Amino acid sequence: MLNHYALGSVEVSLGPQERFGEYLQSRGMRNTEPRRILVDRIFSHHEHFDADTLIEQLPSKNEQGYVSRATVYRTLDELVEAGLLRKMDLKGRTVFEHDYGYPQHDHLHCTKCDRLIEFQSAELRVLRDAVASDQHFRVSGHRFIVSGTCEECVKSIRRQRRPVDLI
Amino acid sequence: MLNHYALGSVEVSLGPQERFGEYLQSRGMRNTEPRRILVDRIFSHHEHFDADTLIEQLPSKNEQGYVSRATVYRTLDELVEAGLLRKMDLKGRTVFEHDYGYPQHDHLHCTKCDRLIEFQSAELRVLRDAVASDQHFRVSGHRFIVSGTCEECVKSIRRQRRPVDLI
DNA sequence: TTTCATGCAAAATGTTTGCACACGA
DNA sequence: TCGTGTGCAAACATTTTGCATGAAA
Repeated sequence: MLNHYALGSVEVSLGPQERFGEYLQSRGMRNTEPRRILVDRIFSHHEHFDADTLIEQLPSKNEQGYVSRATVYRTLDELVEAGLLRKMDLKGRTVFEHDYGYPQHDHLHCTKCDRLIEFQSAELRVLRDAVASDQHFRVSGHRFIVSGTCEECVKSIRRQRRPVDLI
Repeated sequence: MLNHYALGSVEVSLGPQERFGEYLQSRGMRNTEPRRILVDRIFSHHEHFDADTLIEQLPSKNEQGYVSRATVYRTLDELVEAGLLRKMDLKGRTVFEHDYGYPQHDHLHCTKCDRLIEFQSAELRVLRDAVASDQHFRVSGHRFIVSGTCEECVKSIRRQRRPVDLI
């Protein structure tokens, strides 16, 4: 049985590096070494990440490929502006995820293990637009995060409890 | 014509002050002057607010009714814990809203004027639960924020443009 | 060769904490 | 009285900024 909420993918003609290059050019900004390094690193994995995690993964000061903290923050903002990344506020943490070559989606957030599960729902968009039009509100986007406990964490909680229950 | 998405209200037998008093007592915590001052202030208006705005509205140091910054933060957390307030992360800002005597609802967020419009949708909850059950995810709550431009801001943008359009 | 971007350090922001004293139960 | 709550200041975590230097176009 096919999962109704599963994610597909989106056709893109350019890689992130080229896409960002185009964006920079169109704005008269420079395609610099630090920017290329960051795009490289960011689009080599698919996980959600925050600024600090990214910085930790980069070479440290005085090493080949080092990028300063300030530049990381500045570049992340540009990547969001360029539509390559999506930024979201998750209970205190600010996390980023790929938004280029990826379909629009929403999240289930497990508050036990902090995992993010993605899903798609066309109905959600229909609902959103109905509410908005009802209020004469012009929609530019949305954020829908369902919080709770993922399957694995529910299981592991049950495992912990079982011995006690049997006593 | 009745608005399908409008908010009703919820019957509550106790006022916020009494309700928080009960909560404190049930936990062996003390019903102190600063706590009463904060509950009073917070539940005298209905706007969404952040910690800083609240602090500004309070009497300043050496004045009658002053409450320290630390106590404000500590008490806000207690009020959330007690179910009197809801806390949400809105593009960097952390805002609070009343959650006692108020129905569950979601928001349209105008990114021009920062206004929050509340709405209710039972279908959203049905959709949420369907997605979650599909992933064997145990839901504890959700956050749905639709961003865009509110009716007034759309109008004022049009007003600004009209003279130009006519030339 | 002229901007624009970077690295650095300092500053700003928002929130939390340790501790001595004050106060509610 | 006893233990919790408060105010204060310092610590903290995260992000932003000013400025001199360095590197794209």
